[in-house]
Parts: sequence; C-alpha cells; structure tokens
Amino acid sequence: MEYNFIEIEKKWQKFWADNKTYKVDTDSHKPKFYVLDMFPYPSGAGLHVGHPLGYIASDIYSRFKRLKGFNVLHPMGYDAFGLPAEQYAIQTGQHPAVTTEKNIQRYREQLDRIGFSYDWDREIRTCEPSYYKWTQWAFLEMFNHWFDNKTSKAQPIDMLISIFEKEGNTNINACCGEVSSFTAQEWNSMTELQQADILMQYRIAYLGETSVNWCPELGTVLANDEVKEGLSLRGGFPVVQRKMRQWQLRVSAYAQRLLDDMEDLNWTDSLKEMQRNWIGRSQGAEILFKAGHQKASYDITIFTTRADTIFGATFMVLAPESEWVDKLTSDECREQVDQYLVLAAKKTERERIAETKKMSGVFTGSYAINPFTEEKIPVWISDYVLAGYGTGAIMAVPAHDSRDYTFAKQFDLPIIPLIEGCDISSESFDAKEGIMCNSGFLNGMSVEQAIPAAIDEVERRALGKRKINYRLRDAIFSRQRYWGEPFPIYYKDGIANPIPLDSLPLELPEVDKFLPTESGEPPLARAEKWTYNGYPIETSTMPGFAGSSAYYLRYMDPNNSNSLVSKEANSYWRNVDLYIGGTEHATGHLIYSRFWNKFLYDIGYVCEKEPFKKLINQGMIQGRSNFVYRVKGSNKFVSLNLKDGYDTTEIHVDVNIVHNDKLDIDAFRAWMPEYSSAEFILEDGEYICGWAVEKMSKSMFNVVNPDTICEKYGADTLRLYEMFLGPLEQSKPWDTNGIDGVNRFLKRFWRLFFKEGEFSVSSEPADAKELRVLHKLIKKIESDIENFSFNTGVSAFMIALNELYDLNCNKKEILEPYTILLSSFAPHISEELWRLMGNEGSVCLAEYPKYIHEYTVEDSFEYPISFNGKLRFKLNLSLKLSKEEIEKAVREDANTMRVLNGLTIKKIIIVPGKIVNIVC
RNA sequence: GCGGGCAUGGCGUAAUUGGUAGCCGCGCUAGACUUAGGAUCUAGUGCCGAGAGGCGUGGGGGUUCGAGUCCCUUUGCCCGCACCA
Repeated sequence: MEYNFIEIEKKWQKFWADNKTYKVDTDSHKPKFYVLDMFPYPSGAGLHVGHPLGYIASDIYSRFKRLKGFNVLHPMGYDAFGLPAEQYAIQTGQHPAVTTEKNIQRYREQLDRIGFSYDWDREIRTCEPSYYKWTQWAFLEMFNHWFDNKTSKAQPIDMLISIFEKEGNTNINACCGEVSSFTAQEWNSMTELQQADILMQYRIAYLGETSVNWCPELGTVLANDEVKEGLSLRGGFPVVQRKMRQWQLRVSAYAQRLLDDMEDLNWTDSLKEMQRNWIGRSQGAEILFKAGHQKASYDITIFTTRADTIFGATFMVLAPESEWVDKLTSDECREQVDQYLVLAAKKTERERIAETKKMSGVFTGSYAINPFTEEKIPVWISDYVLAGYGTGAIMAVPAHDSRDYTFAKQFDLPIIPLIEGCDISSESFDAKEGIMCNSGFLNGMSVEQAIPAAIDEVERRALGKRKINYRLRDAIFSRQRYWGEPFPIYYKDGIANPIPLDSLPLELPEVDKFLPTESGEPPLARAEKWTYNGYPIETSTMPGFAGSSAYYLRYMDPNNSNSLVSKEANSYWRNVDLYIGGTEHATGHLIYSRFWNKFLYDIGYVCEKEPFKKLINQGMIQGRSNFVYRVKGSNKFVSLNLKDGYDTTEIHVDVNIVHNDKLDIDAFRAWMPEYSSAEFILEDGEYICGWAVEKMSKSMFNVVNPDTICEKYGADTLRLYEMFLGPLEQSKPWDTNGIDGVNRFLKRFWRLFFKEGEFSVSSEPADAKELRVLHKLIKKIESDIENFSFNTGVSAFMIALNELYDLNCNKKEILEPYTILLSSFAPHISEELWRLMGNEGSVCLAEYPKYIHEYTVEDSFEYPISFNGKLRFKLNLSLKLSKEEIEKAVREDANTMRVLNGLTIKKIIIVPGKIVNIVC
C-alpha cells in the first residue's frame, strides 16, 4: 500500500474536526499548559510558507505536552482590525468587514490543511462586537482609574475624588499631567467642567494635548512604535510632529514595573534588552537655572544624567516646542526665533534625523545663570533637543556631549574641558571616566564619584533633585480611522463621559465613505446619529494594538458575555506558558500587552502580573528567488553555468516551476505567453537556474504557498521540513532543495509497517538492540522538544528509522511508541498507522511512551556502532595511573562495562585525569 | 555611533556544552532493479595525497594534557536602537 498522504490527511483532519479532538475545558484534574501563537492579521495575500513556521513549532510543543498529560490550551484567532482592509475599502468601496471575512476564510482553509491542534471553538476576532466590547470595557476601566505613585498601582478615580473633597491634592503623589495644587475648598468650589479637566490629568486613559506623530498621507496619528526612521511602518509615509489633543494611555506610569518584572520572564536576552532600551530608564537630576532677559526672569528646570559636568555648561538649549521658548525670547530676537520655529515645525521627522551632522538653532536673547559657576550663559533654541523627553530643556556641556559639541562648534560657543587630559580638539569626550578638573569642589574626583557628589550639592542648595527619566512615553490611543474599535465616550458640555457598560458594545456605525469628512473629521463623523442620548460620541477609533493587548485572556473564556474572562477560567489558565511569534512586536504589542495585563492585575481582574512567561521568537523565512538568463535581443535562455559566454539579462522566474534549481521547461513555456516559444541552451540536458535570497514577495515570484507543498508532499512533510530547515529562532531562506529527503523519510517510515503490500507489524517482544534504538529516540526527542531544537529532533527520527531498517525491525513494541512520538511532528501519518495497529482513540491523546526498560550490567548486547566504532567515557582517574591501571579501571567501571559488554577493546586513548576514549 | 548575535564540507546544519569535528538531510559519484523515473535499494563522499600520511571549524595570538566551544585581537555578515541630554 502506498503512502497516500492526500487521502490520509483529509480523512484525519475531518475526523479531528468532527470529533472536536482538541477541545479543552477548564474543569480538569490535569495540570494546565497554555501555548499561544501571535494571532495573524488576515491580509489579502493569504499565508505563505513563512507564516506557519512558528505555528508548527507551537503545535508540536502543544501536542507533546498533551501526550505528557497536560491539559493544553492552544487557541487561534484573528487580529482583524487594521489599516490594509480599510485602505482597500477606500479604494474599492467594499466594506472592510466583508474583505476581512473573506480573508479570514482563506486563512482558515490554509491553516486547516496543515493539521494544527487548535481548539477552534475558542476562535476570536478582534473586529467582532462581542469581542471588542471587552476592549472598550478595559478602556473605560483605565478611564476610571488613576496611577498612585505611592503604591505604584492603579486606583479608582472615585477614591481620588473623595480625597480631593476632603484634603485637596496636596498629599497625592500620582503619575499625572500638569496640575497645580489645590485645597479641598478650592476643589469643592470648582465648576463641573474644571473638576473634569483636572480629573482628566489623572486618568490612566486620558485626553491630553501632546506632540504626536501625525502622518498626513494616512490622515492619522501614530504611536511611537508605528513610526520608524521618521516613516510610518504601514506604507512608509513621512511623519511630522504636531501638537494635538488625543486619547492616550498612561503606559509611562508602569515603566519601572515593566522593567522590574522582566527579570523573571523566560524571554531571550536580546528581546529583554530591546524592551529595556525602549523603556529607556536613565538616572540623573533635575536642576534649576535662572534665566531671562531685560524684561523678565524665570526658573527653568533641565534634566541631566551628567550633573558632574555642570561646571562646563556654557549654554542652554530649548526644544522648539518648549513652553519656555515664548517667555525667553527677547523682543530683539523675536523675529529670527519665529522664523526658526516655522522652519522647525515644517520639518518631517525624517529630515530632522537626517540632519544629525549639521545643526540648526537660534539665540533667544536670554541668558541663564549657571548656578555653580555663576557665569552668564546664552539660551538657544534647537531641534536637536526633544520636547517630549526630560523637561524639553538642557544644559549644554560641549566638552563632554557630542551633540552639544557640534552645536558649540557651529555657533562658536565656548567649550570647557572638565576631565584631566581629555582631548577635545576634534570631538567631545563622552566617556564617563577620568578625573575631574575645572570643576570647583569636584576637582580630583573620578566621574563616578563626581556624579552623586554634584547631585548632593544640587539637593543641598535646593536647586533640584534626583530624578529618573524614561524614554517610554504614553501611548497615543486615538486613530482618525474607520476600521477600529469606537471609543465608548460621549461629550456633554465639553466633558468626556463614559458610555455605561450595559450599553456596550458600542458598535461601529455604517458610513457612506471610509474617508475623513470634508471638514477633516474622522470617518465616524459621517455616521448618522452617532450620538448617545443625543450627545455626540467620540469619532476617533482605537489603534491596532487595542484589540491584541488582552486577547490571550479572552481565549480562556471566549464566550463569556458578562466578563472579559471569568475568575474561574483565569485562575485556572493564569497566563501563557509558551508564546511564539516574531520579534517585530518587541516594542509594540509586547509592551502594550504587559501594560494592559498589569493594569487588569492592579484592579484585581487577573491573577498574574505578567501575561507571557516564556517567549520564543521564530526566525523569518526569506524568499529564495530563482533566475533565468535571457540572451539579449532573443527569446533564448542560457543555463546558469554557461551564461558567461553570452550577454544576458537576469529574469526572476516563478520558484514554483523550478525544482532543485532545475527549470521545468514545459511549465516555463506555459508560465507566460511571451515564453511559449522560448529556446534553451542546456547543460547536461538540464536548465540550471541562478538563485538569490530576497524578501518573500509577489514581485520576485518567490512566494511559496503552503497549499502547494501540501498538495505535492503533504502537510506532514511540510511540518517536518519547516522544522528540519534549521534552528527555529534563526532566519533562513525557504529552500525546497531538501524537502525530498524529509518526504522520503515519511515514505520509508510508512513502508516499515508493510510487507509485500500488506500491513504487517510483529507482536514479538523487542530485543535489547531494538529497545535501545527506541529509548535513545525517546530521550532525544524529549530533550529536543523541551529545548525547542526541532531540527535535531527530526534528525533523531531519521536516525532511529535507519537503525530500525538495519535491524529489520517491525515490532509493535517499538513502532507503537515511535508513532506516538512522531505524532507531535507528523500527526496525520501517525494517526493512520496508529489505527492500523488496531488502536482505539486518537494517537494525539495517547499516553506518552515511557522508558519501559532500564539497562543493567547483566544486559549483554553489542553496542550499536554508530559512533564510528568509537566510544568515549568519563572516568574519575588520576594522573598517576599507568596505562595498565587505567585499562583495568575501564574494565572495572560498571557504567562502562554495561555498554562494552560483548565488544573487544582494540585501543584505549588516555587523557590523564578526565576522559578515556575507547576504540572497539 | 551604541547594544546584541553569527562565521564549521559544494549546500542546510550537528557536535554529549572543554574531550577523536562534520551526526542527519540535500547535492554529487558509482552500482542494482527498471521501457521509464523527480520511484526504490546498496556503496562512497571535508580537503591534499596513489599510499602511508598530512591539513582542516573566517584570520592572528593566548589559556589548557586537550579549543568549533573559553580569553584577547582582527576581518566579514546579520539584527535591534539611534539627536533620550
């Protein structure tokens, strides 16, 4: 009987679906295990072979854990809100819900063919009202909470109000916007609007005016992680900074906790490092400088991590957007300053970044007093200082900061070296090392000593205080788009009010067009009756990360209509034990999700403070393009190794009509009409194609659809091959050159169960050699899966199969456990063979094979000579032993003899102290 | 510029974690069975050499009885961050 993978795979996929083989429930006496994939955005292009890489790995792990007796939660869903569907809608007028639905169906079909063990009853889609009800709910919870710095945790806003009513805000230490202090009486005498404005400064989800990334092309604001090098991640359009009033999430309040709790996570160091950089904690001090011109004087606070260099602060710089700019600009300089501000505002982020080498700036006309040197130093404005970081103002120390140095050189400002022996003739000395000089009381100290000493002095003289700054900023949460979650907020008399929970979900309304209105309002403003009790509803929608921030919680209890997740479900499933996905979410989703989880933890909603215990980043699969070489001016194509003799043009050819770099000539002629009469110059009767590794994309003709592989080789081969390709975390090109080997392995495995076309498995007991093969395999597979070393795992299956062929073994005692082990990797073929062996119930739920046989010294068998006839043992020998003594020790060592029994020792290689190599 | 990672046959990779480098697979060579084979099976396959043997983990140096693995240095690739004061 042939290995008919098409039939087998179809049969078992249907069986698993019909019988809900992979359905899981919370009420179980088994230990839980939660394995999660980063759910996909269902794009119109469908899945290519790169997408399932992580899914296959997580599926193998899930199946393995299930075999080991765990109750495994392994769900899948779709991150279905997003820009591409909306842009498609704008172009075609088709509702994004329609295209999204279509794409999801396609994804589902493709996923189903690969044989994943998902519990599809738990599928979620972020664009469904029953799901986004809970996204809206979480937003309202954030709206109704504030962050208490004293306890470092979210607290209800009602509690804040009652404190205000009793004692004002003087005793409150909150993470909030700019609020001046007030007493209880002052609070109580405020209007409703005034109170609402103040409360807004405290809320965790708040409406606030800040400098935002505005993308004119997309017509929306973007979060920091959606912008890279001044361009939008989606589409690559320029982004400018603009002051806008937007909904924001106070992620920055959680900066320290996000940092601290990372310690216990089982994530890669590089990913943790990325998050650390993104959070960007820096320790320093805020220092007060008096500054002003003839007409007025102000206190300006700056932030610095190098308080030790204050004696070298020879000027001050303000960000163009700084609120001090207006105040410190003198009348004489007003005109130039205004010109500069206009110029700076027009620059895109990208231009700003590009101008690192050349700096621009303008003098304000004001001077500040360096509090340590008492010198008068000029105050400048330049866009190399960012408004959003620190206080938007710096003390410039050109001798020890490269940016200040460039600026000082350009505008001819004084540079004072502060470290003995440093050379600042051509560049600044940025290193934090050396002995201080020109620095008053700090002279003679090392930099390390001088930093705290300087801050102590600052604090003693009440010029400022120690301060920790974070690069992490609050997340801009509004998008001026249609295809997202509506905000459950309505406006009454200028006050933002929550739409109560029992009116949720607030469903996305129908609109006639998906574009902004003529007056520039977001598309939702087109909706008829977009009101609540007659009051207008917020017209922005939430960003992509809103729906993906808590989806892992929803899987625990996907159909609950009373709660995001029930207490019972949450306390059973707790958090994700294994999360697999790409690194591209390091600073977006993985930060937001952690923040979201921590907030829900604070309000007592979830029981774990971190969402994802272990995280694996699968590598990207790149495309491997193939080329043909057309002789210029003809329809002749020359094979790779002969092309040097001709003047040729390199042309991408569809990789699906190339096999092992050999072109299928007939398929090529049929591929495009212009090649139908193509002629070929062959080498050894073949046309060999050139190749290159490129991004997988349609235009390079190197996209491989997993369906194609499933048709040709079957899903089991696809699964094994993707794992065999190399280490999971490594990026690699998709290269089908080796797929035949893996396919051959499955065919060989299949044949092991058949004799002359008949299914034939022996029920005789296995002998020691055969058991050894099995036990070696069990041990290896177990450790490989636990270490996510799936490539060597596949190899181990192949090695064991070779050995079984050598032993001519078809015994059930060996083949049955082998089949169970293989079922994690190749479930379809395993299921078929499992049933043919006469078993009831799915192999996927079978009992994990255990060691059924322990070796003892009495076991006598020849050691399989798979180490090229050489064995190596560790023995506890001392240097002083003679060769004979060592030989004797080897012979007497029980562990060694157990394996050596029955073999003749030919040679012993001795390395004194540790190791003995034995050739038999 | 800063931070992290990698470098092993013609190719993808492996190496019991400091112990005879090259497992497994691809490809290739030869053979068997075949009308045929993108099927199957057998043998071989790091490099040089007829052979004995020698040389080999990007280059150079070091530690060690012993280094692909540890340390220093250098080169080349990949990834992340980038005016964050």
